[in-house]
Amino acid sequence: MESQHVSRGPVPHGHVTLSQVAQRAGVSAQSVSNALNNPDRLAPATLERILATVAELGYEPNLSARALRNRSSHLIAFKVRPSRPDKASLLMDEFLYALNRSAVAAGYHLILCHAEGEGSTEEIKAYRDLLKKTPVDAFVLAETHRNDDRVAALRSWGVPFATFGRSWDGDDSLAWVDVDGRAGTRAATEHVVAQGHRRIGHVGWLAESEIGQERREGWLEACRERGLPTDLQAAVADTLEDGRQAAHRMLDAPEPATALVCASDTLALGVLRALHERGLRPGVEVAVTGFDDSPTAALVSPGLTTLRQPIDVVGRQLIQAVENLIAGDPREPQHVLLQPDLIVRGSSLPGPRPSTATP
Amino acid sequence: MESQHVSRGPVPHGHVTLSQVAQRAGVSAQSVSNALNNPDRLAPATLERILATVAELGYEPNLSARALRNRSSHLIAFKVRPSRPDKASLLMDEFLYALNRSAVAAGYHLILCHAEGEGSTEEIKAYRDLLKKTPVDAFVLAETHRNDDRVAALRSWGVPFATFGRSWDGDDSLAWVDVDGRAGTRAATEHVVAQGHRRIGHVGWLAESEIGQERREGWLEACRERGLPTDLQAAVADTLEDGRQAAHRMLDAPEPATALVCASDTLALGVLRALHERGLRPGVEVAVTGFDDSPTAALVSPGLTTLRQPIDVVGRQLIQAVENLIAGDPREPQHVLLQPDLIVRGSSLPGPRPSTATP
DNA sequence: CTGTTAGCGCTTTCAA
DNA sequence: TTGAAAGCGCTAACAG
Repeated sequence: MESQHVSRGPVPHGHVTLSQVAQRAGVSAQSVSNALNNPDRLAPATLERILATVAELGYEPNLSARALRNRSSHLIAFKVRPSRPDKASLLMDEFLYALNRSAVAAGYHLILCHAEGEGSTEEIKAYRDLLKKTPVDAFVLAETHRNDDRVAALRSWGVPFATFGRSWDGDDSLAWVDVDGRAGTRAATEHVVAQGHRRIGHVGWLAESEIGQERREGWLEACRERGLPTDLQAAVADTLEDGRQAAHRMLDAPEPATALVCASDTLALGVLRALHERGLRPGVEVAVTGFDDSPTAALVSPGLTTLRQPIDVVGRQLIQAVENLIAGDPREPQHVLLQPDLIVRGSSLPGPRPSTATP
Repeated sequence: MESQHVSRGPVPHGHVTLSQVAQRAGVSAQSVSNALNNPDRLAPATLERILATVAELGYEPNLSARALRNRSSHLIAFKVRPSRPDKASLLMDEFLYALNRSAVAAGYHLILCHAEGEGSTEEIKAYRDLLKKTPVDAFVLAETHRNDDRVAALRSWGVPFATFGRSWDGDDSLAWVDVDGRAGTRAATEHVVAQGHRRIGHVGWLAESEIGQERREGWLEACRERGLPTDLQAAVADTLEDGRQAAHRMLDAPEPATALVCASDTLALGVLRALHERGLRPGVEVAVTGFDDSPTAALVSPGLTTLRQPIDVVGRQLIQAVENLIAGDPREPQHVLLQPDLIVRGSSLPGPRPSTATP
């Protein structure tokens, strides 16, 4: 195979063009183009011959030329953000891999954006600059929030995009994929109830976080339904230290918590640190659960019970969503709410610590 | 600013082209192009006027057109790999951010590659397919090893590339950036020696790993120089479970280890689990050090002493290296060996546990 | 120092 | 059903 390089001098990267294929197949360039983009316009025999030649020469359409002509680069843009050192990796790693895998499977490539700092102004500027330079087919946004400027900007430019994070403004025209934090926290709460806990605290995020509120409500509902007290709760920033301090408060309460359901692995790890400082054994004296199944959760001892987001499905659905948008699918944009999986590890189990690690 | 949209109907993404700038500035398209690419060919006055117009209209050159013309896309390709769940995030997250930031600063964009599985055959195919579709300016490879097929392939295609990971074949024509694992492990060993330890084991990677060998040698040298025994060593795969088992072995030895220097955070976390199982306190009874400063290291209790790779510098240097290559810099390709920083946390300190978290 | 010409590889007209 | 012409936006090579 790959027999085209026959004494023609240094062919860079084996550049094969449409017209070379055409020449070889004895047809016009246009027919080759049609074979690839509008196969039904060709006679079956011609089509077959052209396709064979395409395969023989290993031809791949030049993206730049296509982009120039079609104003479509087959590129999907995504902004990577700095991983904060004090946080359990919010699975960006995994997410990016999943997103890219699906993008490539759909014939796209991921192009990365950069914006300094946290503000959306910088990010929007980065998007705009990129759009000026190249006709990006779609954007994928992560971590949406209420009144998200980025959503407004992209919409005003008419660029297709989908978000990892639901529309918090009740905006049905947004294509989004999200994970059900409420159901997840509820599952975690029910799990510790099943372990016999009745005094269950919640270490959650600040009230301005929509995600945090969702997760808090899952805990609230589960407790209320069972007539359990809900007075032990904290609304703090997502740092280890905040989790640690919240835990100390709830363990210093007149009627201390025996289980702490947290809004994130980071907070849960702070709780574990507090337990460590007090000489309390996770799972045995105090059950702890996190959220995200960050790599850390499986690596601490004992392992941290947490909620795993089906991140590969998220990636697939996001690509699916932008594909539909790009194709101009007239149907309502997709809204996909996925269920997280409760991963039970030692931090919430009173039983004897398993002597082998999680397989 | 941005006053160009004056009743001209729906201008998509504010498309401004070279000729529009030329028209507005009253010069030819070529002069605008020169203003941007060969400013010295223009009269200062003309240059200034053109640049002013460029700024006024917010013009950005179309990458596809440039790529088509120049065979240079201003794209740098990088393959993301799946993060393995049993590993402390190998800082890919951070690395990608750093690499992208530097790429963007240098006027490039990162485009992601995908290859299923671990084999380099798939990866090479992905590179090749990408090259057929678009004239990627350079590649960045991570995790090089001896006889790396990818290096051979890229070289045979004549594409510029740089690697995160040195040339293990003693190949001086390779541009690489790496972190000194030997010096790092040595620093960790010397640190535990300074804490009074004399019986120091090493939990390292299998012998086929060049990186692992480097790290092992740092420990070996430090011990030998001080006349300390080096009989406690393990060469295992990089998993939590392997680290755990190795730790148990070294603690079951007739003269058990009092300190364990590990080749990775993952292994160190396995060691911590073993200590946990035996009721030994990290730092107090047995000192433990890792390597990588993965997010997990700061989050476990006590914190894990480890070696931080200067990942932002790595990213910057890699981009620098490919920039030089792209520019056809005749000098020897860059070889950059960076020093990791020892981050001391509770896992190697016998002293009283600090009551507040690391700031 | 500045402008004209041509063409990178592709696909949307439109004609044959 | 197939082909010819034109042009997407840019820049290298040449004239002027």
